[in-house]
Amino acid sequence: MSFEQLKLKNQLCHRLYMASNSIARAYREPLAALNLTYPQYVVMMALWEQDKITIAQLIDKTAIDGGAMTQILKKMTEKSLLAVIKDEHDKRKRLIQLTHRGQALKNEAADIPKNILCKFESVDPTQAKQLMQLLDLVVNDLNTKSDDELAN
Amino acid sequence: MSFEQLKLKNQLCHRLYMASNSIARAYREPLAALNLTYPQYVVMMALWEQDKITIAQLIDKTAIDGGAMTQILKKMTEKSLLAVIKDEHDKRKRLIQLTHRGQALKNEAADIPKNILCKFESVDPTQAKQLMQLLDLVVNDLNTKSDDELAN
DNA sequence: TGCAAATACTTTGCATGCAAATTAAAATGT
DNA sequence: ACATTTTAATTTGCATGCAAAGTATTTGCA
Repeated sequence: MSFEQLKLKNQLCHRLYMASNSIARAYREPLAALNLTYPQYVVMMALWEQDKITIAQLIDKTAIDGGAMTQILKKMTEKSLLAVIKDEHDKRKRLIQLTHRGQALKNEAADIPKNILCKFESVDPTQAKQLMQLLDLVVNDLNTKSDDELAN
Repeated sequence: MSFEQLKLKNQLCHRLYMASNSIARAYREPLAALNLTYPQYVVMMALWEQDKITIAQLIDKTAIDGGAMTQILKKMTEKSLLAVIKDEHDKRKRLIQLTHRGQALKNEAADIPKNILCKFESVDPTQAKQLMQLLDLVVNDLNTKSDDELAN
């Protein structure tokens, strides 16, 4: 009973676990300089792309958990990076809008991606692109409900 | 100022974040049947491969944080999956040993990898292997201290 | 021999990720 | 119109990930 399928070296999931933690850890220092955590940085990137969107849209773009998002937005509000505005047309919704400070932070963050990328000595741009495509396949397969699930 | 480098679709890190969360979520149901969380499952896999190792070795194999490991081992001890034994030769160290119950759980876990893999409709075995190799490169690059860091 | 430095863990405080329950408001069906 | 259902967020409880501080031992060295 070798149970090859249970060995750690064969687990795609464990690779993802380690890689995700490693890269998030790599962002820690540069983001600390901006007083941001990684999920908060993701929220900022989403808003720099498109401002004044609903929380649901923000969750959709960032894939951050809804429960966590409430807390994250609360902290970012306290840091005056953004404001939570009630939608007058649909009182269930809240719009998120960057403050001037939040907008300005974009310039300070501009060099972060470059500083992370330079840590990849063994991964060339082609491989990085390939990696992103493969990860997209994984995410799509895992998030696409199967037919029988949709039937419920 | 398009700031292409700050767009979410160009972030390898965000892909990893989503992929890692997605796959961990996929494990949740099957692991709940064994009353295990994903990190606890990783610990079990490590111990099924090699039993009676120190906590430091376990941390090395699993890449789980030391602080978290203490808590995880405590919960797994309460579930009678393993025992923490003091090393008589070096009283700083603790050896982790599976109980009969912990060993037996291996049989119940044997089908989990297969059940996860079948969710990947778009990723063939070749791509999966390629993905794991690329992830290994990422982890190695990020965890390998640069020369000037080692100089300190 | 004896003490500073290195090890191996544990503890603490903070920030999520996630499921489940809850609240408020809008959309639907009859 | 009115009750039911659905949608949008928030809240709650549990399990980490991580940095930093603390504790107990063992090593190294003068």
